[in-house]
Amino acid sequence: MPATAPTRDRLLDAAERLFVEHGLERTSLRQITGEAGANLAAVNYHFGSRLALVRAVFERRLQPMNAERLRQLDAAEAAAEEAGAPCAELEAILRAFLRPALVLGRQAGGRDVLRLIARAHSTDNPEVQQALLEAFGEVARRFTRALERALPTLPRPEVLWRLHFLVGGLVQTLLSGEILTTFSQGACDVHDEEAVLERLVEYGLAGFRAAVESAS
Amino acid sequence: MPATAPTRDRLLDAAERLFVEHGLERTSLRQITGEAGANLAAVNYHFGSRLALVRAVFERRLQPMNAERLRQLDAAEAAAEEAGAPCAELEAILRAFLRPALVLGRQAGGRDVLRLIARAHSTDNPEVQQALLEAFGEVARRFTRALERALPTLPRPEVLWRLHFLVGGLVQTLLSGEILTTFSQGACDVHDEEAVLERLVEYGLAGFRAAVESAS
DNA sequence: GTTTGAATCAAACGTCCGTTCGAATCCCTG
DNA sequence: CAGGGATTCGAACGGACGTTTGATTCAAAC
Repeated sequence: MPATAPTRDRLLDAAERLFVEHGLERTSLRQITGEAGANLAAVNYHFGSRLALVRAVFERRLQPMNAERLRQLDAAEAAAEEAGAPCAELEAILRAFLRPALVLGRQAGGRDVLRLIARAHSTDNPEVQQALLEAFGEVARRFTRALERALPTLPRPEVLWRLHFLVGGLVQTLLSGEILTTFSQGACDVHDEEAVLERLVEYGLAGFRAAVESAS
Repeated sequence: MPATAPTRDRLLDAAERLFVEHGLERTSLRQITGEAGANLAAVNYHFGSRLALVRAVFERRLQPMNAERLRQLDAAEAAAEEAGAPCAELEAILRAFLRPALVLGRQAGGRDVLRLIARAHSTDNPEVQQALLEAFGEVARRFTRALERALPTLPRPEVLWRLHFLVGGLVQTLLSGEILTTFSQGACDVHDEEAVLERLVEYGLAGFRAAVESAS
């Protein structure tokens, strides 16, 4: 099947697989085109440059993930309105944010795609950073607003700080989860997405509900 | 002064500065030796290879940071024993873990060194990963044990999960803090280490104290 | 003053990289 | 079947990289 798929798609698949396996910077166009069974020049023909291919690889995965996040947030807000609540529940918001990121791996080719996305979060490549900011801007705005409504007594900067920490826990899991599994001798299984989700929700819920101590 | 310092040290300083500014993989030996005012061959003479230089750059910063973490943990446990408590306080443990990482930047050359360390946390370079595991193994073990004692009712895997999430918040701050500052239009200042520390402690304390819901 | 070992140096080596180009091929349309 | 735009192809380009080498400098030891 992949042998008959359009060259453009085969390039995206091959690039994604190799990026996950070897890292963004240590994957060459020669490896990618080799794996895809395409000519070396194909990348520049179909995408224009190596960077454009990288962006296309991310777009293909980020767009559905963030769309699903917004869809679940919409659903949570609609359910709250129907129940007569003034805004969505905190827990529902956290789940709408976390779950699409954690379960993306199942429907996509391999679950390791998540690691690629997480890695991009912490890239030091300014071009990739810019692309991510564009991809995540709306999600950040929508969820910040929902959290502010759900926690009306929490000042806005505190909401942002805690969302920031939540993302940290998520990214850390997607990124260094193997280390945790190793270190715990298997007691913490990062591949059980449901278990990870419950723990992140639990931890994040408590963190968001914490009272503000300092006034600095 | 730097002009008269030993070549080996000038190489370490230059490499660190450039790694922070341009990233590990996009910094060449020619840039490093150029900045250090040394010959291109100097790196291979003094360190043996580029990778060995990278490891030396990290070692120089990680060793004092982790030593300070253990020292503060020792102090917290000694204080608890003196006060007749069975173990160190949860908050003291969290502070011993977080503070050395956050304030390292002040005493070191530039605070951006922290970003380099955090970046290494999420590297996809297997060689750098291995070096980090060695550097952080003892810290992880010591703090896990202290946390287990402070939270005797929390199962060990849950302790590990929450420490993992805590590290995530820390790394995320060191790494993508600028994005948070930008997004919050200055309301969240990631360069105020004391404020960051208080917020991380607050968030982490609540997370660690959360009750276990699921039994999976 | 000569020897010796460490340190520095210029130069080159071989390799891999992303990109470009013109020719060859394919496939659809007329 | 002929034509033509889209696609693929082999080949080469120029450049950057880490490493190696052999000569050179230099300061301390004898």
